[in-house]
Order: sequence, then C-alpha cells, then structure tokens
Amino acid sequence: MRNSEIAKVFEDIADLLELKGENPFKIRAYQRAARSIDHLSVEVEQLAAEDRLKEIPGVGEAITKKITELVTTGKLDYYEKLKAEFPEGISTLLDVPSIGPKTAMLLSGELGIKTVDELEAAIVGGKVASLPRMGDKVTENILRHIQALRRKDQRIPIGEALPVVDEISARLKGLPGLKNLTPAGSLRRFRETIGDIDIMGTADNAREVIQAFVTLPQVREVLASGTTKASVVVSGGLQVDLRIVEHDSFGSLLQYFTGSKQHNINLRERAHRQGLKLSEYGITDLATEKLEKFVTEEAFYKRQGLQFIPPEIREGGPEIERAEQGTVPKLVELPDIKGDLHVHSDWSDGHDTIETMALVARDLGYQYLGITDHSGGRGIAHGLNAERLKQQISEIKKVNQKLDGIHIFTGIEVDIRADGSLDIPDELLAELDIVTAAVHSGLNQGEEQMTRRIIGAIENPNVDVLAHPTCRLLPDREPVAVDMEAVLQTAAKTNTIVEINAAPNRLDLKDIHTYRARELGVKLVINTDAHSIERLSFMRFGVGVARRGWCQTQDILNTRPLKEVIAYFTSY
DNA sequence: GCCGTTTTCGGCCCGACTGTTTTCAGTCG
Repeated sequence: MRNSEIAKVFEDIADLLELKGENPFKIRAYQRAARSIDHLSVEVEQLAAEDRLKEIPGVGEAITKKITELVTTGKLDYYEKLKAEFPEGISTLLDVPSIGPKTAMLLSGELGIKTVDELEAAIVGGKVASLPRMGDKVTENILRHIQALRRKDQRIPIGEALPVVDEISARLKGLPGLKNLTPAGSLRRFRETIGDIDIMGTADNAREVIQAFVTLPQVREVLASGTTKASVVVSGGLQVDLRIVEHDSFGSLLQYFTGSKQHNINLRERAHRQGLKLSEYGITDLATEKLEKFVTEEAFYKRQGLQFIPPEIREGGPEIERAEQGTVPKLVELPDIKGDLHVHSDWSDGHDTIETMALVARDLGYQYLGITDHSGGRGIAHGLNAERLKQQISEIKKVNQKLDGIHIFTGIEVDIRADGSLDIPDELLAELDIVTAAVHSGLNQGEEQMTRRIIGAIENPNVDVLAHPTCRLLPDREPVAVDMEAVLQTAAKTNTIVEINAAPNRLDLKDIHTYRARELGVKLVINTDAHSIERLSFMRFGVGVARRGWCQTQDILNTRPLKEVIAYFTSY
C-alpha cells in the first residue's frame, strides 16, 4: 500500500470525525499523521516491517496499530465502522469551500443531501434557503464554489503560478507607501504545485492598497476584502490572497504566511512551552502580554533561539530540531550552478542550434553545457541513430574550438527500451562524455517490470545519468509505477547520477525522492532538459526541488567547476 | 490521539472575515 493511500485513509478518518463533532485535537492528530505520512521519503510499509512506525512525527500507539492493520490486511476495521455511521459520500460535501462539518451535517440531516450534485439541485430548488443561517449570500457563495470546483480550481504547477504572481506584483509595486511585496505560501516554499497564491506586503495605508488590489484588471471576482487582507479570483481561476501589515511587523507576517501550516503549528507549540505566543504581528510574552515586533524573519527565528530556516524546508519535518542545534545545512542556490548537462538541439527535437544553446548558456554564467539529444528510438523526436550521432560528435568538436568561455560535452539521451535495453550500441556510448538514459514509452508497464527495466539500464556501466525517472508530467500525467527505493539504492551502488529534471511540468525527481536519494548518498544533477534557449532559465525550479530535498552544493554534480566535472566523467 | 526544558496528565496555534445571531458561530489558512 502506497503512502499516499494510507495518508488518504487518515484524512478521511479526520473528515468523518469532524462530521461526528469529535474532539478537535483528536481530529488534528489524524490530520497531522496523514500529512506526515504523505511527506515521508521512505515507504510506510518498510517502516512497518522494521517496527519503526513510531518514528513518524504524529504517529503514536493508536495510529501505529491502525497502520499495521492497514498494511497487513489492506483494510481498517475502525475506518469501515466509522464510514458506516454516515451516508455514503457525505464527506465529499467538505470538498466545497465554505462548507465545513456543521453545514454538511445540517444539509444531510435536514434535507438528506449527500452529494455535491444533490446540494446544487437543492439550492436551485430553494430548499436550502429554509434552513437556519442559510441566507441568499450563503447559498450563492456555495453555488459559486461548486462551479469553480467543477471547472478546475485544483492545484496548478508552480511554473504556471509564478508568471501570474510576477504580473500582479508588477502592477502593485508602483503604489505609494507599499513596501516589501513578496510572494509567500507554497510558492515561496517552491512546492511543485500551488493551490492559491499568497502575496505579502507592508504599508501605512493598508486600506488603499487593498482597494487597489481588488480592482486590478485581472481580478474576476472578489471573495473577501477587509482592512488588512483580501482574497480575489483572477482570470484563469486562480485565487490570490493579499495581506498587508505595518512595516515593522513584516518578519512575522512573512514567516506566518510562508507556512507550511504544520511548520507553523510545530513552531507555535514550541513557543508556547517557552511562554511565548506567536502571531503574524510578532511574538507576545505571555507573562507580560507585551508584543515584540520583527522586521525580518531572521530576527523572528532568532528571538526563539532558532537558526534561520529556509522556506523550502519548512514542511514540519526535522527542520525545527535542526535549527535548535544550529545544524540547518547551507542549501544549494541558483548561483552555485555551473552548467546544464541535459539539453536538446535542433539535431533532434530542440529548436536551436548547438552553438546558440552554448552561447546562451555562457551568458547565464555557465562553464559547460551537455548536449544530450534523443536517440533513434524516438522516431517522433528526430532521434539520432549511430551515424548521425557520430556526425554530431564531430560538430561539437568544431563548435568547442570556435567558442571561448564555455565547454560543450558530447552526449545522448538514450532511450531505455521496453525490455530494458538501450537503443545505441555500447561501443558508441563509450565514446560520449555523458550518457543519460530515460524511459519514454511503454509507460503502462507494471511496477516490477518497470523497476527491472530502469535498474537494468543504470547497471549498464556506460550510463552516467538516469533522467526524469518517473516520467510524470504535471498536472496530468501520473508517474509510472516504479519502486523508487530500489532504483535509488541501485544508483547508489552503481554510482549512477540521478537527475532532478527542472522543467516545471516534470520536476522529476520530486522533493521527497530527492531527500531520500541524498540520504542514500546518490549523486544528483539538476538539468533543465531545455529544448530551446528560453527554457535554459528553468534551472531555478530544479534548484527549488533540490533545496526541498535539503541538498547542499556537494550533493549536486553541476555545482562543480568544469575541471572537476571532466575529471568526474573520466573516472566513472 | 499525541506528547514532554513546568507535565506520563492535561494540555493542544492564532487570528481574520462573513453573514445575519444584536454578540457570535462557522470556516479558512
């Protein structure tokens, strides 16, 4: 049973307990356990087998028993009994924003409503208006949310969210008295997908800034608008929240709205034990009721005896403990990147010539670029056969002689065939600087077969790098079924580098696998897989993933200068 | 249900916004 499925069971339990009106702290305990499990970099089944479930934060005796029952029998008696107490499907009502447990139970109890469709029909039929606290505004609001839910309103890839933020920020930045405009939330933490956008700022005249925000041309709908914050929906259906405080509280504001929720809860619980109360306005000493304000996040953390914690690792994992000890690592940063080792040229399905790609890479400050066009297996991508690959090798030699300040590595993105073989002969692969292997077809194979296929490829001594191991495409194409733990352990053994593909629709490895790879000592590389010069700038997304995986420069091959990279490829 | 630098029991993060309830419940992040 996969972690995400186990997490889903506990989320469901939390929902049902909410409907039941259970102790809110018990509900939170289940939610916390669910989140922990979902963020885990190792398989729960493995931890269960090793009797280590209690190491998961938020998992104690009772939930350990439940997990054990789940992974051994595939079912959970407690969950089944709980579900039986409610009409089937009622918890789907909770998916509609603005409907919480009280409203859901009211609708179900009074009108027998148990699905979103039934709810919509009841509102349109005027039945809901007869219920207490269900005025016109409430029902209109629910209808709107139902429609938004149907349209889309899921999480969008970070690559789509960032341009929206840039556009809004550009429009607000000129406002008088507005300072410190910064995106917060999951965007600042560089999560791979974004639910809604949070933007923070400081101003003396919050009211005017809020007013300007809700009347921006891209605003389609205003959900809420108060004296310090507002929520709008922009064209495209994305929700954007703006929050404004006075200048001297910016540190605590930004910290609070960067989250994650679990990180903040952990932080606040810890502060409470020190007799402090945290809020977006600052830190209150509970004994004196005095509020202390913080201009920067660094000062906010420092006041609590903590080292600064980079946003990307604020996920409710071990970061607070590490900050107490002063052992938060210095994470890799974009300027540390010295080159890109997986790009395409017009020799296969890229748009630009080798020389053009190299010149732009040089402008980015890179020392090297790896040209890894597709191999012939991908007919659709004008893949190179052995003959054209040889021609490309001599072309790269010529360009290298012509250009100063950038070194081009020869390479290939060789296709891993369905049977695990590679579609370029070994003798030719041995001539290349970089052999990157990747799966592109037969994506529906079963987990065992796919795992064997990938492991077979990385066991080939000519293969240097495994690229985009799960082949997922955000937001629609699911990852292939593959035992990542087995793949990463093999990569550690064979000294195969594993790629963090920085293309925002891939981000593959994903964060938790990156974390695990680093733990296992697997060498990583961050590549853009750029098919045009513009996409060389995707590197920042990959760096975001690496940071979420707690990577430092020594974990990432392409932070090394040219000489060391050449030495690396000659030694393996 | 979890958890421990006051605690193995008794706490558990904190504040904003909306609607309609004239004093606050429900929901959200």
